[in-house]
Formats: sequence, structure tokens, C-alpha cells
Amino acid sequence: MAREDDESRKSADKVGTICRALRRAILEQALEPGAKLPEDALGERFGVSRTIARHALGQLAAEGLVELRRNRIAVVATPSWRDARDAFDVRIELERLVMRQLAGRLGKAQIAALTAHVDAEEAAAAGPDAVSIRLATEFHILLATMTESPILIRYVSEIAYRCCLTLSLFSRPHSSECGVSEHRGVIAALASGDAEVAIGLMHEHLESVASRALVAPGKPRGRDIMDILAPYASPDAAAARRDSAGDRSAGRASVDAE
Amino acid sequence: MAREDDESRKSADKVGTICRALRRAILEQALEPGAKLPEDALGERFGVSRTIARHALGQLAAEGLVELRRNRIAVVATPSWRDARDAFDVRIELERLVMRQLAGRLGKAQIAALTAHVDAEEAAAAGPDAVSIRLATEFHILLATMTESPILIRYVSEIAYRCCLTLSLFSRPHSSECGVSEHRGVIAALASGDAEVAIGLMHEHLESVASRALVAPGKPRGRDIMDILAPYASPDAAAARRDSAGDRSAGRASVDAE
DNA sequence: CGCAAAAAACATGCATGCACTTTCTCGGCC
DNA sequence: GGCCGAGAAAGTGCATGCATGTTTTTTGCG
Repeated sequence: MAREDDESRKSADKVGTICRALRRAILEQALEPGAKLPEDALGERFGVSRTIARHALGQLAAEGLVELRRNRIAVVATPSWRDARDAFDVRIELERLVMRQLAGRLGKAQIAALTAHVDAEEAAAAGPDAVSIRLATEFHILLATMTESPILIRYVSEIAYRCCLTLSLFSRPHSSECGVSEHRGVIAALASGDAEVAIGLMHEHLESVASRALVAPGKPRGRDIMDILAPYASPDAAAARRDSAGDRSAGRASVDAE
Repeated sequence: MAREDDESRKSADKVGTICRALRRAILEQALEPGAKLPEDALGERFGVSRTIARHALGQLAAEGLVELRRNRIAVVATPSWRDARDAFDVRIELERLVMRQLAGRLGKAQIAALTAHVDAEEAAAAGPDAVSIRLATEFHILLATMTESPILIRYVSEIAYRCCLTLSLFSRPHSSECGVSEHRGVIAALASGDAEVAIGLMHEHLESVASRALVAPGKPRGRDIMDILAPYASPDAAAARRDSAGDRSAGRASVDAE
């Protein structure tokens, strides 16, 4: 009944399709952190059974994008501030490796592809934040792809997704101006072949993104009343603050629209 | 990704149990790279249905320990030499971060735990290689655990498992002597609080493990008989092939862990 | 009117059944 | 004798059913 639309192409891989769709939805904040993801709703939406939806959720949980609680509805992950900081720390190390592997080894076509991507970012800067954030994230993934190291690609993608999710939680209205110019700087450094400069630029870039986003530990911009009030409700606010990932989401299930 | 959710200690978690058992079996080379993992056999061995076994395999596949081919029996992953080198590169970066986070921040109890683990390694050096290799790997995971950064823990664990799998493929009989002393050196540096020294020692350690293992690109030791015997192309090849491959597929696929 | 306990609705955990694909095997043919 | 193809066997892909646990609604009571 639903969509066997892409049956003609490579879409024999159903769980992969669902994973990609959900990932993208999460990245663009169509599904906010804490949003419920019931298996049967997903299954109905994508025209598959719960079995497949379940498998896809497991996959996404492995990537850290959704949180799987036993006997409970899966929800989009809500990383704590501490998680976010850790994620950026790891990301910086991984992307340092990307820089080292790529510096001076890029062909003309690759440079062109990178430049084109940044152009697209610039073009999208006027549009909605969601697209702009996604494109910025995908720039880093594009870089990682060029290392042709499957492991590195997977890890950078994963961590970049998580960071992106985090940004959507903590960051105020995205200002991508600086992001674009910093990306251009990285491309230039890579093209010139100076690994140290490229590493330095990327480090600076990521650090600035992180600090722009992670200025203060708290302040999830309000979705769930219980979350927001948690620190105030209890006498010892310190304990509540520490466990800021506590999730009592009573939000609507974003998937069963219409 | 070891744990998508931390049900790891509850015995109600069946897929986690199977994952852990299989991981361990793979680590200790009870299951060699290329070994078949039919869902039926797994399910029967662990007393669950194919559904669960399948889920566990998916999990392990996400970790890169098993290879999942559509409509085909899953097999223990057989990383290429290139994969192995990439894995070590990533691992070095990640463990550098571990060192930086841990240097000078370890309590007495933690130092003691680390020392005790290395003592166990030393004691196991006389025993079978499999145990010794596993313990050496777990030392690094123990270190990562002490960072208390879930992301870092997960990534280091995963990459360490993969490297361990690789070692079992390419390395010659394990010589853990040096490993133990290097581990002790790292502990000392961490305790003294000198981050740079710790980073340097760990880097050296990993590099030496990698180079011990990855001397030459070739020689997949005994996985696919066809590959190995290809150069020889003798008439007896058929017999040898039956002997090894057939045997493994049927009965030995399952694990008697612990 | 508020609150708590019971029950209905809802969702997941897991096993099993059926269809389809790959692999193995055996008998016919060159 | 060796190669090849049809059928059988084995295995995966996926949906569905039932049991169990969770959330919400309803109902009874102070």
C-alpha cells in the first residue's frame, strides 16, 4: 500500500532505506531529540513490517542517534552536554587524521567537488537552518569519504551525525557564515599540501563550532516540560543537572502525521 | 559499538548475551575469520529463535566483526591488510585522546586495577595465545573505560576488537612479553601525570604492535582454501577443501563460551 | 474536586511460518 | 570420464501472532 516506489532501483535494502530516511530526518530536526519512534508507526510509514522497522532502529541505536529502552518506545537520542563535549573531542582527533591523510593527496576533481559543496552551503545559507546545518555536516563526511578508509569514513560520519544532533539541541540560531569561510580555508590548505596548516585550521574550525554551541551546560530549548522543570522541581538541583539527559518525553509521535 | 543500551548486565538481555559470547569467541579465535555463522545454529546453541540470533549478527556486523551478505550465511569478518592498517591509524588517534584525558587524573584504586590487570596478563603469558591476546586487548579497553566518556569507550572498544581480529589473521605466534612491559610503562607515565610521555609511550606501543603484525600485505592464513591452494593447483586440492570447509560449516559454528 | 487503583489500549519481545534465494547433489549427456 | 543442469536441501528475508510489560484512560472513593 505504501511506497514500493524505488523498487526498480537498488532498493532491495529496506532497512538501509529506513535508516537513511530517519537519519536525515533527525539531522534536519524534522525529528527532534526525544521524539518517539514506535516500530509499527515506522513500519506503516515505510510499508514494511515491525520486524524491519525494529532492525533499522537497532542500527540507528548502534550509531547513537536513537535511544532504545527495553519495553519502551524508542526515542531520538538526547545527548547530554557532557556527551556533546566528548563527542567533539573525539571528532577533533578523527578529523585530524583525515587532514593528515588528505593533505597534498587530492586530485583536481576532488578539490572541485569540495568547492562545489561549499558553494552549495553558501547558497543554502539563506534558506532554513536545518538544510544549512546538514550541508555543513556533510562537508566533513565528504572529506572523510575521500580518505577511502572505510573505518575512518564510518567513524567520522557517525560522530559528525551525533555532533549535528547535539548542535540542534544546544545551539542557538545557526550562523553558518563563518563555517563556510572556514571550510574554504581547509580546502585551500589541503590543496596546497601543507598538512600542519590543514590540521590546525580544522582543529580551530571544530573548536569554534563546539564553543559556539556548547557555551553553557544547560538550556535545552524547551520541548518537554518535565525536562525543563527537572532541575527546579528537586531540592538538590546539582544532581538533576548532572543527569540532564533524563528523558520523560511526552511529546507527540512525529511520525504518525496526517 | 559494543552496547547500544546498557542492558549489558541484565540477564534478560538475550541479544547482548549472544553478542558478548560471539565477540569473545572471535577474539579468542575460537571462531576464525571466515567461519560461517548460520542463524539457525546460533539460535539453537543459545536457546533462542533465529530472530534474536539475527539481531545479534546485525549488531556484530555494525561493529565490523562479522560480515553480512544478503541471502548468504553470515561469516566472521576477514579484514583486508589495508583495513587493518587503517584501523590501527584510527586507533592510535583515539588512544592518544585516552592518554590525554587520563594522565594525572587516575586515583589509587584505578592504578591498582590497571596493575592488577597487567599482572593477570603476565600470568596468562604462559597459557594459550588466545587468552593472552584477549587480555592485552582488554587492557586498552579498561583504560578507555576510565575516561568515563561513553563515546570514547565505545569507539576504542570497537576498534580494539577489530585490531584484535586482525592480529589473529596476520600476526605470527603472539609474543606478549614486550606487550606487558609496555603496558606497565604506560601505567607509570599516567600515574606520574606526564601526558606527553604517556601519549608517546602509547603511540610507540601501538605502532610496534601494528608493525609486528602488519609486516607484509599478503598471506591470509588459512581462510578460504581455494585462495590458498590456487598457486599450487594440485589434484589433491579437492580433498583438502572438503576436509576443512565442510567441517566448519556444520557443527563447529557455535560457541561454548567460558 | 482531587487522587489513586483498576482496566483498557498500546507497544515491545520473541517465536514461528512461508516465500524466495543460494548451495548442494545427483543423474543425464557429451 | 568429466561437465552440466534440474531438483532437493538449506538458509535467509520478512510478516504475523501471541505473551508480556508499559502508558493512558476510566472509574471508584474520600
